[in-house]
Amino acid sequence: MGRPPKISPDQIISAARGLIQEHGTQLLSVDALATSLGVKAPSLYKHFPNKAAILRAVEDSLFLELGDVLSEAMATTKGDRIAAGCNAYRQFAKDHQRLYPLLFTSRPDDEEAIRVRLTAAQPLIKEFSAFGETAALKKARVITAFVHGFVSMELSGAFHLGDGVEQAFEEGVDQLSKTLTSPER
Amino acid sequence: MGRPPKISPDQIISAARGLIQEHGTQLLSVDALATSLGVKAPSLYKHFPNKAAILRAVEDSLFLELGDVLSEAMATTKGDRIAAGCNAYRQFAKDHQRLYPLLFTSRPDDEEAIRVRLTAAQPLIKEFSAFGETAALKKARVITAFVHGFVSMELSGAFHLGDGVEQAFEEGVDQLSKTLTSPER
DNA sequence: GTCTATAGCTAGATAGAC
DNA sequence: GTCTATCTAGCTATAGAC
Repeated sequence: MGRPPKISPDQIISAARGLIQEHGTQLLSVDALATSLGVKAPSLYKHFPNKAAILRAVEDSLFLELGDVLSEAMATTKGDRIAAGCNAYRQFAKDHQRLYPLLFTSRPDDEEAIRVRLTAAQPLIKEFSAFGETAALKKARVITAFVHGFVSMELSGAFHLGDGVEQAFEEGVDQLSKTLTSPER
Repeated sequence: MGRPPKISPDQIISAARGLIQEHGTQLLSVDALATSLGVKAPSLYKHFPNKAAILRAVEDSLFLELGDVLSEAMATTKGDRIAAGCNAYRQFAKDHQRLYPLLFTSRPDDEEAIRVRLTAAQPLIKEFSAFGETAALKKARVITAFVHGFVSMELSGAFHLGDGVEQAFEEGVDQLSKTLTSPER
């Protein structure tokens, strides 16, 4: 009869997220992760087959949370829902500076990975659904590309001059939101 | 009297670029780099203090090349210079799939790093100079964010559904180029 | 400036007892 | 399911001869 489990997969994912957010993905070792959970490294291999699987689970949990954050923000705003979604996305990225890049490093390699990503994007695609499925996807891609690109540059320090960063974000969101929601030419 | 040098810093950078583009940054080891140049690992330390310095030099060389590509494309086009720059940027990223992410991973940490980045962005900023320095910078940030975000998502496989990716890029570039070049409200 | 040799470290993962 | 112990593998970087 085995011992009662001291840790669960969810606890492992949560602890991994904490360590990555604190020290960066590069510095996450299986040993450090186990120690932070009060357990030895080999124990983790009873819950995940290897380190890659843990990182993958972290990735999925991030996409799920992002989807929730977006749909919540867009559902509750009294103003422009697109802008609300963009602002929430940016805030999510800033709240998860070191975790955020994980969302765009590994290529989705199975059906489940694609499903998770699509679910996260759903609130935005739905916003454009009046234009038809193809156009909605296209519009969602355009606005997502801008917002992701902006926060990606922001987080990596590409906007080194500082001044005017807020205005640039607002202008981009404003103009894209405006042109994307107006009827097709 | 020492032996004649078999390798130069430029050769090291070039070889490093080749290996990264082939196998990815993670798999670039000092030993593999040296071997590909026909020397032993310790020799590289006569040209660069450590591995980080080599990667930094690779990064700088990429920014320089990107700046050249942009200014060349924008200078020679007969159509929309903004669109030409965006297309050239995207092509550059596709031609350097594994190298491109390097441009947005490390934070610029000294004056030279910032200078290199600003130089690469100059062709685009210049395009908006008629609006004044502040507005030009803002507009350049908006269009760069979109293009970077788009290719970043493209390279990471975020557009898994495939169809309509070209149209999404064209639409984004088209609409941003149009609104950014029209007079401020 | 290149070489041989090696230090010194860190990492992911497994075997087998309990 | 957790533990101790260990394996294997890889890496950056340095010392010192030529």
